[in-house]
Amino acid sequence: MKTLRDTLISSMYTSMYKHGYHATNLNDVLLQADTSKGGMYHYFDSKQTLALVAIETYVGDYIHRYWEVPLEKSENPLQTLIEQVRNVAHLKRIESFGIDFRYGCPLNNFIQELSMTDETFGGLLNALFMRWEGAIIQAFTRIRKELKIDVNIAHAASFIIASIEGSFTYAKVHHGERSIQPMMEELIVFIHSLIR
Amino acid sequence: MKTLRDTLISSMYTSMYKHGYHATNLNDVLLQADTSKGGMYHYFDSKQTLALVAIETYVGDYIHRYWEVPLEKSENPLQTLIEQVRNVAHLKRIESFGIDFRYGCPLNNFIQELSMTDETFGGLLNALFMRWEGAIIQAFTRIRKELKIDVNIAHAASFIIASIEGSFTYAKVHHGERSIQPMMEELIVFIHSLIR
DNA sequence: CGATTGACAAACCACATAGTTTGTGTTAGG
DNA sequence: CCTAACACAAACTATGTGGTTTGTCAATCG
Repeated sequence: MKTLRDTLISSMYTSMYKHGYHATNLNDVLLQADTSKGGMYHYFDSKQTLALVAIETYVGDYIHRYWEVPLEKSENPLQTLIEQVRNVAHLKRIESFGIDFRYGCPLNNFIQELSMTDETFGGLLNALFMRWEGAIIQAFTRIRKELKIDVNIAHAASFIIASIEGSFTYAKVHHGERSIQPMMEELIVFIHSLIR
Repeated sequence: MKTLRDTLISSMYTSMYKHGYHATNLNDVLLQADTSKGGMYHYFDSKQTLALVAIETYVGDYIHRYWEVPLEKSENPLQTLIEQVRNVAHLKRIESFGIDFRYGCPLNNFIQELSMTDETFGGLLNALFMRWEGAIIQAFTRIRKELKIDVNIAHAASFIIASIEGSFTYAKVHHGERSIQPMMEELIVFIHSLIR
């Protein structure tokens, strides 16, 4: 059963994702959650706290379920990595995260808006980002022997993540009219070039 | 001589770049430009108009000077492209654009915040983005014969731009503590892989 | 030399919005 | 059954902020 607390988190996440944190009107969030100021301030002590919980819940869950778990459990990390990269291009299907290419990647959006402005947000976003990066680094480490000798795992991992994030920006500026699939395929070409 | 109009544009650009459009306090901009409301509304009819002019002026100028002109004039577009990509990692030096890796790429920031929210901003940003992309596509077209047959120029160009933008995001989330240079080198590896 | 216009300054205003306070019905515990 | 804590609703408030209006001083023009 979905509690009011969950509904508030969900509404805040959706609004933040689409309009950004500053442009998010708290009253709209409350309206969408079919509650009032009192309802919200009963569970959270500020708009910011609610936003922090929303980010951690949704983005954290995504990283966990779509990167950390699959890569850790996989017997063939390279293939899983490529699968997940390809999956990114089909994120439309993942209803639970409400991804819409027109609005970009949630993590990317939040970083852009809040990373430098607010220390609390910055810390959380940095931590989430490093978890994602860490999952890829770990996957590469496990298949170290299959990689070319001069491959720098950390640099490769950061480049992969940067490319994914950048592709979302690309889709966003084109209002979702252009798919990110071709770019993900280019990225897969890059990943293949790392193998002996 | 720098007119008040120029000073206003400059102040608005700097503030928007660092804090975003919504978080930019008009009064702060006026304070930094050492003028008042009257001064600004004498030259611009709204905060948005000033912001649009600021974006077009600074970002447009950057794209023109660092991508369009060098690539068009170059006798060796591939080498110039690589040079410019490498240049991105050293943008600190370009004082006139005030690039600071902690704050990310201006174009990227503006796209993230405004592309979907506001149609006027979206149109301008899309146009600027496509000019940048167009410059790279044109460069590749000129050296079509040197590229592998199965290279899709448009996809390659979009991937290059996406990677650059994503790298800025990467630097931003790390508060500028990590350079984007390694990622640019990875990107150059990718570009080299396009050649026969 | 008077009048008009341009280039601003400074005070003012309307409004949106995050946060507070007070109120109310419902449930749980003694 | 009575009371107290909980889970909210709804009205209120303080304030930041974009935008307007009025005022002023200097240059220009007839």
